Amino acid sequence: MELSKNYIPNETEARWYAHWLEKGYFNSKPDGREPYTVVIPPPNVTGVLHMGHCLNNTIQDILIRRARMQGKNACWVPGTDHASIATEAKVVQMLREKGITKSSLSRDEFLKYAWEWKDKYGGIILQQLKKLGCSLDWNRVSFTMDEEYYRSVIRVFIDLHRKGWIYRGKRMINWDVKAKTALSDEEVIRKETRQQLYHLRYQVVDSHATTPEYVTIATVRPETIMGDTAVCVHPKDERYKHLHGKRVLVPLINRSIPVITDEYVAMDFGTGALKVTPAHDMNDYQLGEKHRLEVVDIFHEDGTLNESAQILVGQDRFEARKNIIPMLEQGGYLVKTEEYTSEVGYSERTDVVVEPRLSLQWWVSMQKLSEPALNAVMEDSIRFFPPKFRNLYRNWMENIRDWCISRQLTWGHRIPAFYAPDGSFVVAENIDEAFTKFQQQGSGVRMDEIWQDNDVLDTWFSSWLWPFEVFRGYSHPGNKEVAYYYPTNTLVTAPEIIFFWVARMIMAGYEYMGEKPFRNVYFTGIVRDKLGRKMSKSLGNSPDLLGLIDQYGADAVRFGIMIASPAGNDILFDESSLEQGRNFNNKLWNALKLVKMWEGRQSATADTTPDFATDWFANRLQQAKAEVEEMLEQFRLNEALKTIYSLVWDDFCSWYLEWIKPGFEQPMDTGVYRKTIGYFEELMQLLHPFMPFISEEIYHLLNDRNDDLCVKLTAAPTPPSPHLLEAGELLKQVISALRDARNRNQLKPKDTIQLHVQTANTTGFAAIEHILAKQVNASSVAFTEQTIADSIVVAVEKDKFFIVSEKELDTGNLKAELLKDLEYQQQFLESVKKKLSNERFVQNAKPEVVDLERKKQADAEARIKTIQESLQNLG
RNA sequence: GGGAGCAUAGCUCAGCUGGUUUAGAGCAUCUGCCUUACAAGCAGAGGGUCCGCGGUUCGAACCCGUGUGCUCCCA
Repeated sequence: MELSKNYIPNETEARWYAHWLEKGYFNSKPDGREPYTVVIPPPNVTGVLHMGHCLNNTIQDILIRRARMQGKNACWVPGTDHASIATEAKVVQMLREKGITKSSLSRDEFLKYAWEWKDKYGGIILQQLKKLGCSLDWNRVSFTMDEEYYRSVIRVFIDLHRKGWIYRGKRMINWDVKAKTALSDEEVIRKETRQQLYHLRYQVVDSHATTPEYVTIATVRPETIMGDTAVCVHPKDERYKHLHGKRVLVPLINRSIPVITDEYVAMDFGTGALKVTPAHDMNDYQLGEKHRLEVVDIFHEDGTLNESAQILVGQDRFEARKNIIPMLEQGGYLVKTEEYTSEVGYSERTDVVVEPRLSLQWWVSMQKLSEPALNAVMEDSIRFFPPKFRNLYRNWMENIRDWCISRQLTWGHRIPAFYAPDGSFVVAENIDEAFTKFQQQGSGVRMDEIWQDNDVLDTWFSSWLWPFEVFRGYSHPGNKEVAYYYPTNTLVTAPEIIFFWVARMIMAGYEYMGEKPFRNVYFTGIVRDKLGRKMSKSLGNSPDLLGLIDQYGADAVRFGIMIASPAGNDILFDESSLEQGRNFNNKLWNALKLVKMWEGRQSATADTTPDFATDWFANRLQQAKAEVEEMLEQFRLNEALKTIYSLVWDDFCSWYLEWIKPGFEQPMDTGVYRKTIGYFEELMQLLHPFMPFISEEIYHLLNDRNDDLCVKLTAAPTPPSPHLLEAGELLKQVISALRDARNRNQLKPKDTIQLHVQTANTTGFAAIEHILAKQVNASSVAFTEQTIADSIVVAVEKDKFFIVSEKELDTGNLKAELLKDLEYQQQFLESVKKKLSNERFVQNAKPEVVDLERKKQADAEARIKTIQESLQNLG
């Protein structure tokens, strides 16, 4: 069979993924084996695959594939969340394109469109994960608005309300006065806006003063002064110290408000005095809470002024701003006006200026829920990787705030609260139950008067149930599946949602399952572009992932993203790492070609004398396997991949294959050949979780077989022989040193040399003589007990090598090199001697450490001697 | 304002329990090679004030304090 010049991934990848699916390798059912469970962090149903998903899902796939190859029952559950904000925005946009406004639709009509949209476009991302090679159990796709899941979310709400942990309370929200809806922070677009900063003076209330005194504040929103309930100054501001405890009058309406002090005020901004309008500014609201200020709301929901404003009632906020200025001017309150540019929030949907507004919202009290969740992480019952996130988690959990769970949207789980015309409400699963509850309370409300809350729940209020509800753990408590798969093993996610999601899943897990949702949490980094900017749609710096997979192959993409990705550190993504992945594919492919070339050139019988190269590689492989194993246990995935990469590229390709390569047109020893195939297989097995496609392909090309690498069980590594490993390292070192010497002396690769070896270990060198000769292009290798004249001398540890060549040697250059080395060695010896002459070191340090230093000394002394001899030899 | 983290080669980062570290890898750079698997390659090389200062220790890139710079999260 002819193998192509380079590896061509596309066809191979599609073929193997289809094969794995057909064999049902990814499907899991509870059985007698140990489970290994991962639930996917449900991607947003509107999402398309981006670099973050790529990293996150590659990691999960590595863990799952490894577990599968370890003989565990690996189960990776796919799914999506309904993403109320993002999806609703998409649906509204789609309707707009059809000329339909959301407000013209009933709730049910809108939801019908939303479901249509979801069925058509939702979950594209799941298909894309197949391209990446993700071994998800496709029989288990879940969605946070599946019928049963939906009901569970509602029941959890009811349960928490019954426990008294859900309540209604006021909160400042972003209000769109045109759409008459609340906006999430993500839907608010901040724009630099030119404004006027008005300096207004408020008269100080002081019955004793002969002339009126004023305090001047600066504001860009003069139309809100009627909502002012305090003026705030910095406690240390000397200019205003005399005003502490006094009151001032709001211009035009003459309401008396207190002067308060708070360090929040920036003394150097404006006049250093701040008007406080708790109903209409986020910061002022907090200040108001802190100082228990009155809240005066002066706006209707459409942004016009209401009766509380007393003046300009019925005017729009911007109209009022225009109109209040002459009034202030006339009254002598306007001190000056200056140009001012600052960021103002605009609605993403309607482009009107967002109005901060107080609104009644639903909240979850976090006190009781957070306690076991904090302990679980602090006591390492749930382990974080990297552990540095424990601090962050603790800090947040210890200062936890209540969770606002209502969203002024339609797409999502509708809040199960039912209201009577008198404003009273009950929480119930449906209207019939609600009616019954009203009756039980003795309310005379009629069924047709009851209405359900129009808002939906925060998407996280459904996804916090994810780790158990994908197994119906809440809807069917104690069922066989949840009993088997829960708690799950590892959650892989981004640190940015540690509070939104991770913490809350832990809370829900303990509250509803009485058990943690997962044992380990692996935090990935944030994928940034080369310049360190977060990848985002608006910046357009997120590469087209499917395009990259087409171009480089999924294995190369997986490699590229993993090799650059230490746990919990952000990664700066650069396409050059994909090139590295693609090159690695090619390296593997070419090694395969070389090995396949030998297939037909095998010797009739196998040579039974021990072969150094095969013995060494067998041991090197076991050593690396153990290292990889340990790194994976510690979630150091990128280091594990680096280890495999260098094992394949350096040890296998650059050293081993070169060592066993027969001479031109020579036969290949059949025993060596078979061992080599075996090693190659093991390498592919080790690599498989990281690069599943090419490893499976090569596994099948190495030999005809009926099994698949994907589900082949990995044997545990056996302890390697330290002696052989050392001998291998020595050989590499000698070859490199001799090649370096050749290079430095301008010997061309084709120029042959005669090599003389001076060593105490002649038997050791006899075993590797043929390798050595081949690797340094020596026509002969001889042992010697004397120094060889007119040669290049190379010392490696205690052995000396003399290179004799036909070419004229540049002795001046050689001498300079030797002198440089001599100086270095002498300095090194000095530092070691100094250490050893320090009595306290010899007394306090561990004996091994002291021995080590003694060995360093001996080696350095031997080397110095060799160098001095070499110098003499050069004359 | 509160919290967390980071600072090591030109770039991106490893360096785990302080002692095989006079500090490693990949990329980039330089030199020599189209050597029959691979130029998307091979063989080599150069490159460092481990952010500054102080301390602990026989010994510090690593621990402690402090300063500087940067990043993120919460408000």
